[in-house]
Amino acid sequence: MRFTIKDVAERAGVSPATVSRVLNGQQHHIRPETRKRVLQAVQELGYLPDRRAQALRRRWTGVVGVITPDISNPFFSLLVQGLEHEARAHGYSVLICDSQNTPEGEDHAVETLLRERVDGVIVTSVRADNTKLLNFLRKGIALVVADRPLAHLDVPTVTVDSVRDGYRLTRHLLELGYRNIAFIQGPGDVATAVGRLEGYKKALQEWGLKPPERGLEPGDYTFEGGYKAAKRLLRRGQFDAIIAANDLMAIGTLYALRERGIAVPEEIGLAGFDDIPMASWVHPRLTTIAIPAYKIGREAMKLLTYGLHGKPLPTKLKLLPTRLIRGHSCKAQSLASIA
Amino acid sequence: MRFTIKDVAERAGVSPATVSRVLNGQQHHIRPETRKRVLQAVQELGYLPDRRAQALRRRWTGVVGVITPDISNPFFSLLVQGLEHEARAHGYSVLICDSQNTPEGEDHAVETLLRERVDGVIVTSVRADNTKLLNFLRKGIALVVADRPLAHLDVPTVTVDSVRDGYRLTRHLLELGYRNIAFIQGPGDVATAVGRLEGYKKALQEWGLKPPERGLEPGDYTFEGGYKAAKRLLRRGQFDAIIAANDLMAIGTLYALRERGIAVPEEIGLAGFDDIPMASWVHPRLTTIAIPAYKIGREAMKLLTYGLHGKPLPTKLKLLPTRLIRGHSCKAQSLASIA
DNA sequence: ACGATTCCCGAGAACGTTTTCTGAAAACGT
DNA sequence: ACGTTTTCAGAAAACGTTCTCGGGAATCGT
Repeated sequence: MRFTIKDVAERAGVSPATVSRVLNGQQHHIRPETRKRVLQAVQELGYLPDRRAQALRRRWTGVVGVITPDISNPFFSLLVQGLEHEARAHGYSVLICDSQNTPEGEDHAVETLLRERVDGVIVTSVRADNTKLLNFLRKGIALVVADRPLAHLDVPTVTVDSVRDGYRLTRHLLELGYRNIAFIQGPGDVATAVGRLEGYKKALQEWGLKPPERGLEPGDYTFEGGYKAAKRLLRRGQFDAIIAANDLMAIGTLYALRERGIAVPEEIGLAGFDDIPMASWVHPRLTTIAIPAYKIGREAMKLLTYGLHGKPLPTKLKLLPTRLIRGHSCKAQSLASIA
Repeated sequence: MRFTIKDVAERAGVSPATVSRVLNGQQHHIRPETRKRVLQAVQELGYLPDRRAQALRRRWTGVVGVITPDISNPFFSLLVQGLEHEARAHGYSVLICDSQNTPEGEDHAVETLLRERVDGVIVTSVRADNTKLLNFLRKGIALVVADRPLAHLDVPTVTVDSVRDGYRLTRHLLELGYRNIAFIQGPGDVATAVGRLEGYKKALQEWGLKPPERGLEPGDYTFEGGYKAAKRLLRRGQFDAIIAANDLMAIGTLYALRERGIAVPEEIGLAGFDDIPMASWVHPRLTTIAIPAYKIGREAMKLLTYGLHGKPLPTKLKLLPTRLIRGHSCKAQSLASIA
């Protein structure tokens, strides 16, 4: 019950070549009567060409690979969705590889995609740099980096300005009157996490402040990590606000605060980054910087298509705009408490 | 810079057949010295076999397809993750197709997977039945249904007993003293949604009750849908509890209630199904039935591997156990209010 | 009516693997 | 020392497509 182009040809009384021509619908001249017979045979047998054989003969697969740290993370699933929609619009399928937030997983993904001979790859790496990715370029496979810029790698990149975001959010809190702002960091080797921290420090500096004593906690971008980091923070000191390097950790923090019976924003302010859907579901609505995950995916894919068609890239580094969301998890501090 | 097996063979001074033999490591006898030369050449060139060519020649691809309604839905992303881990353990890769909750998307996915000549497919359909899925069986492609059983289709299935779940949750609320329980339904043609509703009705009946007047609202399993359905409910009547057919809608409902300043569980009880991660992040912690999404994915994949290896299936229908999570979104009603 | 185009379509060679078949060389048994 | 088995490795035929040739038939211009 597995039909090949030969079966179709036989049934239509033509050669395989003709079937191929009809199906690939070049403007090759085909007699209408022949075309009809072929299409009928295709229909009757329910024939669908074998993509693998096609890919072997033409020199491309029509597949782009995606390496993502964690597809169950709402930020990345949105990013992937954006990218997928764009890919489909260009006639490409998407092969998703979840690196499970580990370098080994990422290496495995790279290998898989090389084996599959994908035409292009969009990667959000778990590392600060990954020289294995160079293999794609070496083999002439288009590569675009999404969300997390890579060091030491001159590759087209779509992301946001994390330093600016960190700066802007921190400044917002400072303007509200917060002066004792703790920060829960993201993974140390992830560019967005590093940038946000840097922006935070920059803003404080501008106000003549420094990160509070014991006010910097390492984190890992997960809900669980945020929860634990918040507990460590609470054990150690007094802060009037906490910024988490992403919303997932901010929500984890919210959970920890609630456990302690600490009211947000009355007793402590809270903010994050990303504006994942949940950020607007929790109570109070999270103050955050909206990162356009869906758009990042879409733009990355757009950029990739240039590479796929051998066209020159319109830009090497695309920074998308972000938005400050003034939620209810921060509020203006009274002058008394500032003093 | 794209090497083939011929390049490797040449460099090692052997034939392509030998390279293939070394790499596929059958117990075929190969002189250690030859093997070493081949491996060295492979190493030096960074050669990775072309999966497409391999798939063409051997009669299988080593790829299983997944059709999922919405990968950005935490329930499904968990399910897919479980399935992916199991697949990898068996040496299979996973090709994910997001049907975007539409029948067209699903049809497209079916076609894609047929073209890709995947060895097997795991599907969670957006429809009550889908005869196109029969094409897989017709072409000798193993098929397993996950989470949502399909009508009129005799295919191995891994899911939970939704009627029992609906019954159990409703009964729990009844035992707490709720008597006026509204229900926000899931998509009308999805088996889990139908089952949960049925269980709900069954429990009410057992208590000599009926669904309250205007207490049944259609929904679509999304946060947004739950939010809107809840608003409609609140406009129409008075209820002492609301059950949503899944957690996402329950959280949407929570949001609507909060907007109205209605306290949960003091003024109204709330419950859902699934126990997605967020269910334990919201406040109050949701009362729900925990559906083991990850395990469903894993078991579905396990079942599929039997089909892939032509082994007889140990079971046609695998019902996984679920757990009632007594959250804080429901509480015992005072006798006064019962009366 | 006849050469020159144009239109259609089939033969057959790729694409990069695996696998069967075959045969030479080496190891073994007596 | 001789036949028999075993070990090793190459030649070549697949797998299902696409695509380049080339050639026969139809159409055109004159």
